[in-house]
Amino acid sequence: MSENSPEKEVVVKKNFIHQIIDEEINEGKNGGRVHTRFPPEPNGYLHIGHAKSICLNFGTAQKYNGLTNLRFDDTNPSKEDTEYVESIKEDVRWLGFTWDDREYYASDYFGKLFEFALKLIREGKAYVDNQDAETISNQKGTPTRPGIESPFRNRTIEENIDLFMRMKNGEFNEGEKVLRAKIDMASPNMHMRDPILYRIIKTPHHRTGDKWCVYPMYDFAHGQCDYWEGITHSICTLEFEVHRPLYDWFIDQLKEGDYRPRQIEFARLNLSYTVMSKRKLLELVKDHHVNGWDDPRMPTISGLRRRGYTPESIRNFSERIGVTKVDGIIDVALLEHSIREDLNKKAQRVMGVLDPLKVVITNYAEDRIEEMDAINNPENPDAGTRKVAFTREIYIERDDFMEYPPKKFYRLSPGTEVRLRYAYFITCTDVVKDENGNIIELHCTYDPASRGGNSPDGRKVKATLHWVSASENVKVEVRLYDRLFNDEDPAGHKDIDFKEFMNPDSLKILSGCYVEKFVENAKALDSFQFERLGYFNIDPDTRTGRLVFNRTAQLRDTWSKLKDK
RNA sequence: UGUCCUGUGGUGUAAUUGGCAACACGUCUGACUCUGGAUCAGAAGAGUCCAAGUUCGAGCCUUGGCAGGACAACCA
Repeated sequence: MSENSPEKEVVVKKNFIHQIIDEEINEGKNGGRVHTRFPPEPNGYLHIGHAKSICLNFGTAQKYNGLTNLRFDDTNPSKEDTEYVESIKEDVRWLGFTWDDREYYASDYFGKLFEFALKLIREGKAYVDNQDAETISNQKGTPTRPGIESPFRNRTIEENIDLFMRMKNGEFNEGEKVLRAKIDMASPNMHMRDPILYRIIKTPHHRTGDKWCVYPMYDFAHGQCDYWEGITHSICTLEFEVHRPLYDWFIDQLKEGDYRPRQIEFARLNLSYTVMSKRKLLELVKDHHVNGWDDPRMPTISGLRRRGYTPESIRNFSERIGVTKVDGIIDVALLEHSIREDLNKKAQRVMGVLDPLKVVITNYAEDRIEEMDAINNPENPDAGTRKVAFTREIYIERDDFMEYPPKKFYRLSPGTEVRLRYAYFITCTDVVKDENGNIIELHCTYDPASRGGNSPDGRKVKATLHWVSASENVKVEVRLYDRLFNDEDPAGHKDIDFKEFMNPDSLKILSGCYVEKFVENAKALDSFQFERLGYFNIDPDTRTGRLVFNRTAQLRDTWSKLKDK
């Protein structure tokens, strides 16, 4: 942002991680270097919670003139795929961050990790266990009861090396043998009770193919990768807090100089009226409750992008919510505020009618077409003006008219005068109904002297309505989105499935909407403000001759609040 | 009957490291306006989980409680 920019910067408050870093820099730890990493597993699409982590990791490095690596945590071939690698890279880039050539994969380190495991075996700190998963699990004890040692715990080093090599060579089946660290089966921390280091998986890996059939566990890979990459701050979410002693144990076995990476945990993002776990999002996709990972109702980055959210709005949002160790739920209203704030500054204004009601201006010539001047963006004078065609027959929004208006309604009703934005004052003279009493059209008269929207006699009107010419327009489809769930915390109910709270009206498709011709050549993802309604962008589903708009967010609407009282 | 983490307005974060609770969103007024938008001005809303203690003074320190969360995958 340039120095002379009048725009408000979101105030960056110092979070607890930055405080830790400041202290470390004072102590001269790691030479004052800051190097972070964003480490997704390529087994699904990124969501707004990941965006928080991305902004934290890349943002922290930027703040301290450090670097951030992109590292794929691909230690489990049975869950991962290159499709996800590509979508993750696209999303991180779209958010505005770059990792230059520092794109790493845990699988890059399979060789070094194997050597490290061998070293632990030689030092008597790891052993091969023949027992099956259930037996090992039973021996592990419970959080309140210590575990018992495996009968294979004290094999000789030679035997362990031999067995581990044979595991690697594919001589055993999945589940037959694992490599475990020899730490402490009585530790109060479950993760220190001889954790599994390697397991046998015979599914081909998306990068290394069938070169390997033994794969390191997360705990045995993550910290070591951090170490080898020179990461100084390994920022992860709260559930890894209890893994930290193990993270440090491995680093102790590996460490040679003074440098050491530090794991710091923060609270993951929870948003009201949505779910955030990959498992639940996957369920919504698989069971067709939504139309894919990039459904505009999804909290995925691809969904938000398609919905019309901008990278800036998501970055501002991430900054605003802060970083702490307190588990909470952020109000989606804050996310919505972030996108409105951004689009208000940037979006091209346009008039569009979603629920059209025809208005005939009886004293306006039939063949006449006038080009009215309209402002493209009142927040940005440089955006200039455009022409909007005005004709005898136009459409207005159906709920901008009421035959019997309540007290505070000051839009159109029989006998009242309103302004058509950028056009004329009109007065309603007749309400035309069908045989069932439904209003099918309105007859109005216009005041020719009010051209442009002001009357020379200084007469005031209380309302300004948006409108679209009935002949000079583009007919479009508009998709209205609402929250996916009606409950603030759909996943927070013990005995009720989160899907019970799904909002049946989260998607409404309107096919008979009219927008001024200006949008005719808009491209996918272009954003507009439909005046008085909200922000809408072009959905990628759009094909030539058939524009499809997504509603990104509604404008704040004082009338709808009054109406409900 | 364990270990670790966390408790500040409705929500999310702050509080110069002990000096009398601030900011944002939301809510409610009012002004202005050719968007009932934006903008501007203002208001309400917490006495910081509880209790005791140290201190002239505690959201920050001490002790003891209470509440919530994480941990028992050959997932990450």
